[in-house]
Amino acid sequence: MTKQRALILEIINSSSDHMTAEEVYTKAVKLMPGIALATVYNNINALFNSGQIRKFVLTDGTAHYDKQIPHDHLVCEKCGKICDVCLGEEYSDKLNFDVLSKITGESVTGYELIVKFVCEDCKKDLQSL
Amino acid sequence: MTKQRALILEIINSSSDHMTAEEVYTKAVKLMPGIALATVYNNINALFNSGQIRKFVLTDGTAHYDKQIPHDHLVCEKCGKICDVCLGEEYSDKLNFDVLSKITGESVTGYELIVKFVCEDCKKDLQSL
DNA sequence: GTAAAAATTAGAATAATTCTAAAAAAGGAG
DNA sequence: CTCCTTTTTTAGAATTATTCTAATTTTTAC
Repeated sequence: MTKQRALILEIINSSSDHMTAEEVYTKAVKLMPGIALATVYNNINALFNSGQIRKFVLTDGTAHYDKQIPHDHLVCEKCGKICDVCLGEEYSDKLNFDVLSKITGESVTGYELIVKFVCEDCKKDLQSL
Repeated sequence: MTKQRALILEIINSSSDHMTAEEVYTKAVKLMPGIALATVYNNINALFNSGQIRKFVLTDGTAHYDKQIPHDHLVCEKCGKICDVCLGEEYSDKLNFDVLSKITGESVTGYELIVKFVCEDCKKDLQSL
């Protein structure tokens, strides 16, 4: 484990944002000046491929990285804001690997749920028109 | 509605594939030689923004377009193959706008569920190692 | 039929990501 | 610890998907 990889994992694990690769790089440079953008990409890929971080890509094409703790995402349709949502607590009996495996008849290894909504700010903006 | 847009909508609606923009373009050129790639992108975006087609982006960065009929997707973790799956039939009472709105406390306008699995072919490949 | 608005085209431009090759760092065996 | 091998990092070039631009054509509305 190189110190660059440890840093990048720590940045992603200790943030509640949903950073893009550029945003991870911006944080990394502050803590380790001289780190290369390619190193951030290399490590993000390595961490994702080994299951240590999560990745999801919005329909606007932006890739976001996130710590590996089960939770889902709300994405505002208007402004693109991303919020965490823990469907798990009330919902884990309905949406989980076993249930999905049973329904699909396949070996389900994971899932990614993105819920689209209109956030409060955007709702206000629409009303004031 | 231009004939280019009608063609692109027809290509997406009549396919059960999950085409990329390039793949839509390849099909479009055969039916309308001379159509520009930019036209395919323009129309895909217009159709997506007006809710006439669906878009989803895999973690490998590839954007795929699909007809607007409610269904979810299975994506093979090993080979990337995409299959349709109708969770709706047995599952629509568990996963729908109303349920998601109630749990999240937000105005839910849609959702995208991608279920990761290992397809039969890749399971065989793993066994034969 | 005509005028205004919108869409198409070809190619240039952009931006995110990957590739390349050389240098540096990490890890393992003795 | 030291040597050797493997992996990682780095800087910059290359690639690729997508968007932009400006001129032309088509569509729409009256």
